Amino acid sequence: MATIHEVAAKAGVSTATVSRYLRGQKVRSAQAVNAAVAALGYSPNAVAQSLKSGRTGMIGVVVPDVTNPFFAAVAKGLEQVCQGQSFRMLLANSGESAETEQEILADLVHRVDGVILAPATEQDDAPLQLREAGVPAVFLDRELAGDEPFDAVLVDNVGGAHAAAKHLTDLGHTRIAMINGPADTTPGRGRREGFLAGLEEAGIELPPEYDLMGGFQEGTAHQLALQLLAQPEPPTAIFTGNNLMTVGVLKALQDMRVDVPGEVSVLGFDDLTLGSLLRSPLTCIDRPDVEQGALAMRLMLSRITHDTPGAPRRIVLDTQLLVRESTASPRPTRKARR
Amino acid sequence: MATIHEVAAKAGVSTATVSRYLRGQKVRSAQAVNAAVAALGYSPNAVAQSLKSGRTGMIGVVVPDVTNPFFAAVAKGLEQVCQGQSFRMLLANSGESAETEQEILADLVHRVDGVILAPATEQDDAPLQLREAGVPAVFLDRELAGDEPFDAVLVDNVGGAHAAAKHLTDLGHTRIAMINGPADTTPGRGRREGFLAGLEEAGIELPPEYDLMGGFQEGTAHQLALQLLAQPEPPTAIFTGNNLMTVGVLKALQDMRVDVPGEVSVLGFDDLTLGSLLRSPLTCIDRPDVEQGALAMRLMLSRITHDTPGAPRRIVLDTQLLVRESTASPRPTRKARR
DNA sequence: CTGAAAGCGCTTACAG
DNA sequence: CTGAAAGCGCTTACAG
Repeated sequence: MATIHEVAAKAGVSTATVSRYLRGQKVRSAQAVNAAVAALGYSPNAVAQSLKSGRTGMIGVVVPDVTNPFFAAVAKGLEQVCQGQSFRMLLANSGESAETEQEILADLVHRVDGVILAPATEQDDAPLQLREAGVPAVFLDRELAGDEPFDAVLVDNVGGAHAAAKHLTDLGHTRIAMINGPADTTPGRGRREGFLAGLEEAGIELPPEYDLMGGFQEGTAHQLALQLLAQPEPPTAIFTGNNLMTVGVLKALQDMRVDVPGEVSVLGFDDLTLGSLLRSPLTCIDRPDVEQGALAMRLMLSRITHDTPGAPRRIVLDTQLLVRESTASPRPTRKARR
Repeated sequence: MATIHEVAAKAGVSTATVSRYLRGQKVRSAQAVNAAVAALGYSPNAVAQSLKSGRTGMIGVVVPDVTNPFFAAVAKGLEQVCQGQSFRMLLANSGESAETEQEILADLVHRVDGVILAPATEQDDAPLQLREAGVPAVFLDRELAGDEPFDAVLVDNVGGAHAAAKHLTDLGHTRIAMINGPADTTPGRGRREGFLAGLEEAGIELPPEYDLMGGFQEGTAHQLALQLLAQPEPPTAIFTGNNLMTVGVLKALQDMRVDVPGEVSVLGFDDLTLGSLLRSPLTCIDRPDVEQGALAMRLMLSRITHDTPGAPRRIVLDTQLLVRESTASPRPTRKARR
C-alpha cells in the first residue's frame, strides 16, 4: 500500500503538503497531489493517524451475546448512529463472563474512543479501569452496584415487571411463578423487585418453589419450566425474565403438551421477534430496543465529539404491556399434572 | 495512560528492556520492571504496536444486517473462533448497499488484518480493492460474479432450493409460487436456479405471476404475498427465498386469515429462530449457520497466521430439508380467494 | 543481557 | 502557502 511519502515524492512536494491537501486545506500543488493520490490509489493509514491524534474512530461494544435478538436489535441502533457519524463498532461477546469481559476491556482500552457495555454482573469492577484510563463508558441495559456514577441507558425493569404482575393478578391468577435471570444483574434484580411488588399489591405471595432463577438462557429456563410442571401444584401462570427464557419456557410447555394459555399463561419480559406468529402469540413487556441502542450511541458520541462534561446521565426507557394471546384467566378447576 | 517511557524511567532501564520483558524475554531487571508496570497500571498501546508490526489483530466483518438472525448466528460463529485466537471483530453493516460497503471497506482496509464479507451484489467490485491492498478477504454466503478467485464459505443454494421444489411437487402441488430475493446476489440466483430445476423435473412451470422478487426483507415479501393472494388463481404453495421473507409471507397469510398449510403451504429457505413454536411450525431448508461463520473465520485466520498461500478455497456447505407442519398436500378442490 | 537509535505512517507547530 | 523536523508509542536490528 502506498504511503504519504510516495505520494509526496511523485507529486514533488513535502509530505506536509500532501497531508494538508487531504485535510482540505488550500495548497498550490493541488493538481499534482491529486494526480499522485489517484495514480497510487493512496488512502491514509488509519492506524498511523490514530497514533498521532489519539483518536481511533472506534467504539467498543461489549455484549453478553449478539445472537440474543435483543442485543442484535440494540446493535442495529448502535450501528445506525455510529455509521452516520463515521465511527465504527468494535463488537465483542463477553458470554456473560466477567473474566472474558475483563480481557476484552483490557484489549480495547487503547484502540477505541469509548466503550458501550452491558456488564456481566453488578459487582463487576472491570469497567472501572475504563475510567482510570480516561475512556468514556456508557452502560447498556445494565449498570454497576456501587455508586460509581456512569452514563447508562436502561429500561424501567421495576415498572415493567410490576405491570406484568398486575396483568396476571388482574386476570385472577394466584398460583404465579417467576423464572428469572441472576439477581446480581440489573435486569434480574429490577424485574424481580417489580414483580414481587406487583404480586404483593394483590396480596399474593411468591413461594420458594415458584421462585426460580437461572442464567438468562433458553436452556436453563426450559429445565426450570419442566421442574415447575412436575410440582404437585403447578402454577397457572409463569413470568419469564427475558426473551431467551421465554423461548425455553414455551418450548418446555409445548414438549409437555401444556396448552397456553388454557392451562398455563405465559408473560415474558421482552418481545420475541416472531411474537405474533407463535402458536400462542406472546403477551409481553415490550420496549424500544433499537432506540435503546441508538440512545446509548448518541450519549457516547456526545461525550466524545462535543467532549461533553458534566454529571453522568442515566436514561431510563419506559416499557409497555403488550397483551396478545398467551395470557388468560385461569380455569376454575385444575388438577396437578404429572 | 502510562507509556513505556514512564515505565522505563521508573524502573531505571531503557524502553527496549521494558519491551523485551513484556514480550517474555529474560531481563536482569525483571523485578523492577514488573513493579513499575504494576505501579503504573501500564499496558502497551495497541495502536502503536500495530503501526510497528503492521498487524492489527482485527478482522473486519461486513454483513448486510446484523439483525437478521442468520447473520447474527454467523456472527456468533465468527466471534467464537476469533476470540479463541485473540483476534477481535470489527463489525459493520452495509445495509445491502454497494456504496455503503465501498465506504466501509475503504475505511477498514488499513485497520484490519483481513475482511470477511457478504458483498451487496455479485457485480460489486468494491472487494477487489482489498486484493490490491493485499488484505485477505473471505466471502461469506455470497461471492462475486467475475471469475476473480476468492476464498468463500457458501451454502448449497441450488441443491437446497431443488429439494424444496421436490418436496412441494411430491406433495402434489402444481400451483407453486416463489418469493425470492434479488437475482444479482449469490443466494438469489442459486435458489432460483435450483427451484426452477426442481419444478421442471416434475413438469411444472413457474408462470410470471407466480415468480416474484424483491429485496431479502420482510416488508417486501409481505407485499408480494398479498399480491399473490389477490390473484384469481392463487398458488397452493409458496417458496420463500430467505428467513426474513418467510416471516413477511407468514404474517401476510395470518393477516388474511389464510390457513397454513390448509390453504397454502409455506416452505422457507433458512429456518426461523422460533420455527418450532410457530402456529404452523415451519418446514424449511436448514443449514449450519454458526458453523458457516466459524469456518469462514478459520479460513481467514489460517490465511493470516499461517500465511497460507495457494489457490482460493471455496467451501460449500450442505443444506437439509426440515419437514415440519407448514407444508401439506393441496386440498382437492380450491376456489380463488379475493 | 542491554541501550541508543532508527523507523512504522502520519500530523502539526515552527520558521520561512 | 510550504518544508524540515519533531513526535505519537512502540519494537527491533545493531553494537556493545
